Amino acid sequence: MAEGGAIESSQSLLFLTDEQLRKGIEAMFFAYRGFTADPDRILDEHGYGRAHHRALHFIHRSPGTNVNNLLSILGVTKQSLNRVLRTLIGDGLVVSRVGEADKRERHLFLTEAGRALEGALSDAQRGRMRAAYRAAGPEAVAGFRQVLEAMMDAEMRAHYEALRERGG
Amino acid sequence: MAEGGAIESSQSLLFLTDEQLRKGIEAMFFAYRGFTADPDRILDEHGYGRAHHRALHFIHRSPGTNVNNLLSILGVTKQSLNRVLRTLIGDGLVVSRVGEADKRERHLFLTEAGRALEGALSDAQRGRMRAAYRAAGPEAVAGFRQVLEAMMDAEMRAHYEALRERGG
DNA sequence: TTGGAATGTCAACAAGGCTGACGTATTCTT
DNA sequence: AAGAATACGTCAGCCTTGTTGACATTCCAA
Repeated sequence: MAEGGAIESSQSLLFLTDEQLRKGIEAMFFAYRGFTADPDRILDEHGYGRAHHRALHFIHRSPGTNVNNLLSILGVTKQSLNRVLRTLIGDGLVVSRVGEADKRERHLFLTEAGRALEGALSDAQRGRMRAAYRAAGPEAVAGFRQVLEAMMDAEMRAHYEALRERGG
Repeated sequence: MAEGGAIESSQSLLFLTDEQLRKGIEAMFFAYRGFTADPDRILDEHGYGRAHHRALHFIHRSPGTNVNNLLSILGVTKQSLNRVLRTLIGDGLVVSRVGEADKRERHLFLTEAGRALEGALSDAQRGRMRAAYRAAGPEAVAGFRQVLEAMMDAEMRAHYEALRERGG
């Protein structure tokens, strides 16, 4: 706090220039397209969209999660999630079980078919990520995650961290 | 290629495990939400959406660009872009000038008002990015960009690099 | 037993993707 | 000079996925 001066401002903080920041913004934009491209192709074949992928991913990640939890992870309204969930349940990829302790809650699980599709989507997405990680190397990957984590809203970061408290 | 063996597989490649990759995937998902959150709020006040932001950003970045170029950067159809462009032109944020060399082309520029909105959106987004960069530090930022660049499709990477050939 | 929480459903709407078809300049090619 | 190709705009219609608002059901808890 009491340290930085004219030297630091003009030398070590060059990575904070507007141009550097703009570069990062554009990198996020273009990279996110690649990030979703492969699963999008698979989803398309099945007549699903990204919303279905997200639901499958987080149900796989937290089997037995209830709807409210999924809602706050995904950041959408229950009506919007419900539409997606209804098709997944109707198609036999997800099952919804009434809670034991609290019977108002519905706990969500993937079926065998659901795990199969989630696995295919996940494989495709991890393939791209693995290639990027391999190309960039372990130190770059550490930096990648540090910046992303610092970019999240506090609420999202809480979800992100909660996901790896058990089995992460 | 002829190097890696059992030792490398079990030690230096730990950052390529499925769990590490899944972590990266979730980090991208949650971080992208933070990435768009601030501009989204401003856009909302003006009755615009992300599509308008993207158009403003790339017109600002490449003043005088023609419609086809913008189309391939954004990766949408001309009908989709046209809808957005029509409102921006109608609202006086963008102007479209007939090309001099080739009169079939329209060259796109921001007006004063367009620059003002683009600047507000850009400030908001850079603010978040700056905080993340500062928190993570310059080496993390370098890694962040390496991974993102490796994640892009070749075509997107070409656009990304083309953007900084002049004035980048 | 009554209020509130969790869930689900219906209806209506908007943004922003998409395809297909067509029109109009303009430019290139033969 | 004629015809093909290009750049752009537009109309019409469709889909996904987000939104609000209203309302029913079920169940827990005070």
